[in-house]
Formats: sequence, C-alpha cells, structure tokens
Amino acid sequence: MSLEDELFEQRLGRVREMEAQGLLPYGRRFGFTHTIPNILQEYGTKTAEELSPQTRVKIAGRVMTIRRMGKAGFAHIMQSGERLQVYVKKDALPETDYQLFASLDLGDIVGVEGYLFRTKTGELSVHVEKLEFLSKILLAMPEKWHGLEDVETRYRQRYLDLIANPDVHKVFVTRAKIVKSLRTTLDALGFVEVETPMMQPLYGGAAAKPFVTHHNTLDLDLYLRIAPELYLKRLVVGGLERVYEINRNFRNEGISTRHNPEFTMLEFYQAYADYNDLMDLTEKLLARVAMEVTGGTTVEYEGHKLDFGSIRRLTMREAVREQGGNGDLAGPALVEEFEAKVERGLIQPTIIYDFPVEVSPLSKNKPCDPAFVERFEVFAAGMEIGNAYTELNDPQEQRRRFDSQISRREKGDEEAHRMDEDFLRALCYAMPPTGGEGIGIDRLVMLLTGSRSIRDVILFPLLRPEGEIGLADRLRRLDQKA
RNA sequence: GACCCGGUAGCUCAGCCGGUAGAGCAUUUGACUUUUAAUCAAAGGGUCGCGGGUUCGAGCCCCGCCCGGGUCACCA
Repeated sequence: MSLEDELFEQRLGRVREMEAQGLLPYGRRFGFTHTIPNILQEYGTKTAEELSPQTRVKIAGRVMTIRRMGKAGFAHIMQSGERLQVYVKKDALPETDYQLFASLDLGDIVGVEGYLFRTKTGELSVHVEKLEFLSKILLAMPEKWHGLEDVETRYRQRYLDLIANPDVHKVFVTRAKIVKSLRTTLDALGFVEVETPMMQPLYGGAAAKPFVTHHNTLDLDLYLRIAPELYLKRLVVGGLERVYEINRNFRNEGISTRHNPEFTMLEFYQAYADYNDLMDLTEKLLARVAMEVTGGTTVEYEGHKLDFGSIRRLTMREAVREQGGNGDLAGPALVEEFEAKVERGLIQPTIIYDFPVEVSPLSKNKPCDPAFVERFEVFAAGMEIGNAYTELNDPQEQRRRFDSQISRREKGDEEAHRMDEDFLRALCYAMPPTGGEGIGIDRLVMLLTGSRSIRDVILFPLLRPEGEIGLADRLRRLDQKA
C-alpha cells in the first residue's frame, strides 16, 4: 500500500472515530475572540507579569507543528500566515478534548480556548482549556522546515504554497494593498472606476494577438480584450472625464518571467490633460504606492535600490544617444535602436517620452514635429511598467491612422489595428483633449515585492493541465471499504 | 519555437565507474506534564516522470515523448 493510501486510511479512520463519539470532523461556525495576528500585535511584546490578570482568548487556525510529551504538549496554530503556540496539559482540559489533541494531525484545523501566558523560554502561548475540532486534513502537509519548494506544485496547488510559505502569503496581501493604494489615490482625485467589456467583437488598444471565443445564441465570435482603451475613451466622450479600470487583459502570446497570458492592467483617462500631466500623476502614484506598501520610496529589487521618489525623464532620442546609439533615426528604426541599446539597462524608474508616430496609432502628434507623438513609457528594472499618451481625438487623423494600420496588416503585420468604425463614430461626437495611461499591475507588484517572476505575483498562473490525479477513485475505494 | 537545467518515498534531497533504492522531516508503535527543526527506541512506506532501446544487469548510457524552470526569440 502506498504511503498516501495509508495516510488516507489512518485519517479517514480518525474521522469515523470522531463521528462515533458524536464529534464533527468537519465542524461548524466558530466564534473566535481574536485572530492570531491580533494577539501577536496586541500582546506580542507584553511580559509575563503584564499578561495578568488572565487574558482569555478563543482562536482558530491550522495546526502547523505538534510536540507531544506524554501528558502534555505544544502546538503552533497558524492563521493568516502567522503562528501562535498553544500549550495543552492533560489535567487542564476535559478528557475528550485531550484525546482530540492526542490524535491531531499536522494540518488539521482547530479552535482553541484558554488564556495567554509566557512559557519558560518566553514564548507567548495559549494555555488551553478547551479544544474544538473544526476540519480534518487527509493528505500530508509539506515539510515543516523547508516548506514547499517544488515550483510546479507551488503553482498548481497554490493553497499548499500559501500554507507552507508565509512569504508567499505576504506577497499576495501586499498585492491587495498595492491595488487598494492606487484606487484610493485615483478616487481621491475624482476618478470613477468602471468595468468595460472583456469580450469584444473587435479588439484594439494594443498590438497583440487575441484569444477568440464564441457566443452561441448570437452565433458570434468574440475576442477577449487585449486592452480596455477604446471603451474607456468612449466613456470620456460620454462625459466620464476621469475614469479608470483595473482588470484583466488577455494576450495570446508567449509566457515568460514577465508575461502571463492574462494579466492585470490599470488604465486611467483624464480629460483636459496631456501626457505632461500624466508624467506628474505617474510619479505621484508610484511614489505613494511604494511609500504605502514598503514605508519608503526606495525598494530593493535584484540587488538594485530602485527609487520611486525621483523618476528621470528623457526623450527616446536622448536615451538612445546616451547609450551611444543613433539618435537621428526615426520611425520604427528608432524604437528598434531603443529596444536594442537602452531598454534593458533602464534599471532606475525612468520615463522615456516622445515616440515615433508609426508605432503609436492612438496617440496625438507633437505639434512641433508630427513624426513624433506625445507618448511616454515608464521603465524600471529593465521592464516596461506603464504606457501613456495624449489621446488622439481628431477623428479624421484617427481614421488615417487606422487606414495605415490596415495597410500594415495587409503586409502581414498580424498585430496591426483593425478599423473600428464604432470608435471613430464616438470620436466624431468630440472627445475632449485627454491623457490616458496604462500601468501593468503584476509587474508593479513584482517590483514592490521583490519577485523575480510574474508567476510569483499571480495566484494561479497559466500552466499546462496536469495528468490524471486519480484521487476520486482512491477515495471511492476507501468509502466502499469502510 | 531553439538551447540549457531538472523530475528518485507525502515533503526536502543524496545516489560514485552501469552491479540488491538511501537520509532527514512526515507517518505508525512505545517512553516523556514548559517544548519549540523537542528528545529517545523501534517499524512501515518506492510505477526512480512515461515509453522504447543497448546490456548478463539501467535511477545512471542511447532514442522518443510528457511536465516544470531558465535563457533567447516573440511580446510596437
């Protein structure tokens, strides 16, 4: 018999024993008085004397370690990635509760009631007087010391990763804080959050290959959006003058440490503004989010100290010249030169502005030089994390840009924009002069959490499906045996 | 898509020149009423990713495939 089957049998046996005693192996609501992080924060620095008179607590969580010593024992209970020790003494709690403790498995979920104290070695602990069983683990927990290191298992069974690796828990809590910080800043500036279609009859707003899906009733092929841009700009036409969306984009392209087929993007549009205003706003957003998440504007990333408190600005031509490239180039050739000579070296947060018009079909021309557009990208750690421009709001010019995209497409550029007449019609109703920007949330989270792969900031990154697991069959067999 | 690395017990990993598959944690049994990677004693646990081949003999060598990681390409 394999070890896993053996574990199943042992633990299902314990489930049956509990049921026989009238206990619930899968319990019901548990009214706790404190969370473990609460207790650690409130009492973590109190001395033994300061803990009297007794503070009674009722807590719940997952059993992470057990040290049994005959008629007493210790365990650590984990909640929200933090652990608190509990001390269980045979003559301090009811017989049945002690029996329960004696048959606990690592990974079980329990509720505990007792009072706070400090052990001989000074660790804050709960002196247990009541133990309630809440949920039974059937499979084995990852190793207590090394945690779960197998990358594939970490991604496929993220719950195990979260249980075994507290740092992973922290990354995703930080991710939530980052998104909240961006929302708070934008909300305070009067931006309205909206949701626009994920499924679009025409895709646009970026150069990328789309995913295709189909609606049965309408018998209609739809694209998962590659960007929300064209819908958000329709909203600006409609008078939502400050508008943003934080949501998923889907691009049917390669997977790497910086690319996942679905990723989260913040896009925001501000009427009556241009790309200079957005540069200022970008600095403010980034400095603030870094401050709120890490307590400062500098963050460590791959051995570099990135300073989000001072963001350099230079034109694409200046950047190319600075690296010894040919700054006299124009059009796509300039972009190629930039990507070859500059991009990867942009470690410190940097704004690169003034892009060639050919690669920017939705941006407004620079008045003094129509070969360039009012567009910038933000780079850090060699990664593009944002893209912004003064929006093209002249419908006739937009039509010409679409036309030239179409001829590029006819020459084989699969990622060139398609004609979007509905969008053109919206522009024909007059869009105010507007600045718009997209910020890649996943990459920003990477920078602010020190994660080297985008998969480490996405809870369930895309993987090929694994083979048969065979678990249902085993459980079925054991059920029949019982 | 190309190249490099990896897949051995539930987990973390060893496995020499091709010669009977190993350790720690976890599990089971026993001892232990302030331990903390608890300790002590004993036991059980393997489709060596999958399929072929070479060989007297393959975890190890060869071929194909699957899964994952990395680099590059792609991603304006």
